[in-house]
Parts: sequence; C-alpha cells; structure tokens
Amino acid sequence: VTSPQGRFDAAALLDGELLEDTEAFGKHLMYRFSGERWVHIHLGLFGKIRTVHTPVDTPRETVRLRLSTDQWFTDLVGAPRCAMIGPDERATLLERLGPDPLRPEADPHEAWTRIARSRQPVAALLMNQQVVAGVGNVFRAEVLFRSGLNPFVEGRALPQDGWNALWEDLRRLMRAGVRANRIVSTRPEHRERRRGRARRSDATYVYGRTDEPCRVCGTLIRRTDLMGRRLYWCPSCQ
DNA sequence: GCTAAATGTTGAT
DNA sequence: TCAACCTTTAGCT
Repeated sequence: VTSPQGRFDAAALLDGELLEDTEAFGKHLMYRFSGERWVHIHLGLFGKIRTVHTPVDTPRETVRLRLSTDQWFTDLVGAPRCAMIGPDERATLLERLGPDPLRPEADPHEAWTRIARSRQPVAALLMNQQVVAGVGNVFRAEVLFRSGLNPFVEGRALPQDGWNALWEDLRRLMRAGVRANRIVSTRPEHRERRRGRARRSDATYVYGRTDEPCRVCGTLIRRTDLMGRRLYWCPSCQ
C-alpha cells in the first residue's frame, strides 16, 4: 500500500497487511483490511480506479493510493474521499444510506416510507442517497423514462406499485451495468445501428440527448437544472 | 495552450 | 442555492 501523491496518510499503516475483502454500498467503496480497518473510497464525479497486471509502471503524481502485489497493481486517482476508517465510522456511514438496488438484502420499502410522505419531485428523491443508494444522474434519467414517469411528480403522489416497478427496473438496469461495465438503458429495438455496430450514443433514451428526437415518439428531449444537476426527459413519453 | 464539462458531495450562506 | 473540491479529456484557439 503506497500513496505516490502522499495524501493517503494510512498507507504506511496498511502496507503489508492482509486485504480481506472488498465491499460496495451505493457509491461508497471499501477495502477491508485485517484488524477491522477499512479504506473508504468515494469516486465523486471523476475519481477512477485502474487495475493493471504487472510489470509495474511508475505511478503518476496524482495517484492517491496504489495497491500492489506480485501479479497486479491498482491505482486510485481523483477521488474526493479516500481514508482509513474503523467499525464505528463505517456503521455511521451505512446508517445514512438508503437501500442499494444492487444488494440482495436491500428493502425497497425503506425507501418507500420516505418517498410516500415527501413533496419533493421523484427526480430529486432518486438522487438522494439517503432514500436510495447508488442511483446517479444517468440511472435517474433513464429509469424515469423507462417507467414513463414525469420527473416532477411529487413523491407523495407516486402510487406504491409505481415505486415497486421503478425499483425492479433499477435493479435490472444497475445489474446489467455491472455486467457490461457500462450503462446501457435502451432496448435493442430502440438502438440505431450502422453496419450492425452499436454506437456509444445508442446507450441512453434521454441522458445527454438534449434537443435530439425521442427514440420512441420523436419529441425533442428536454433538459433543465434541478437542484444543481442536469435533468433530462421526454415531455411526451413522461 | 486554454477552457469547459463530466455518472458527486459537502459545507457555508 | 452556491461555491469548492478532486482530475482528465474534448474541443477549441
């Protein structure tokens, strides 16, 4: 365990210790080391983890954390959070997170109790990590489109079966994302194809498609700012 | 070579 | 509601 950039203080403490497990809760990633010690990582907007097989290269100056063995090394760059924590800090962190659709034990009803009494728009609730953990701007936009939901509907106006369907689709989309290592929201019949090759821009229905025609109805996709984040939607389908 | 933008969160106002 | 923060890259000149 090293910190070429020098800003991960605990590197010396963990160097040579056993890495026992890795975990993810929503967007929070953890390396568990022996002795109830975790490295807590949040990638924020532009953090990246790159794992490479040896031969080891010289790390860039910006590498906050490097883990290396004889066979491989992995570099963390650009993350706003990378710190060693103990069981108490970890527990506090997890208490503040809503259910994560990727975790088998997650209970969507926990989210529902908050949604059902909120006057916030469902688009804002989906991005709130205390309500649902792991959903970001792309999944929010796409899952709302796929459910045909207006993003501005208040949480308390959302029917419970509507929420359950949304949750199931989130699980499906997020699991597919893990499998493919990228987000693909469009169903095959809605992907434009050129010479049989899928294009990168085929992956979403609404995210990043401002003023482009909706893949389903042709209406121009709209974009607005909601609580400091860009929100995309089809005013006709949703 | 410069600037803006990007799948996010926090803390101050 | 807004700025600050972390870094890289695309799109300009």
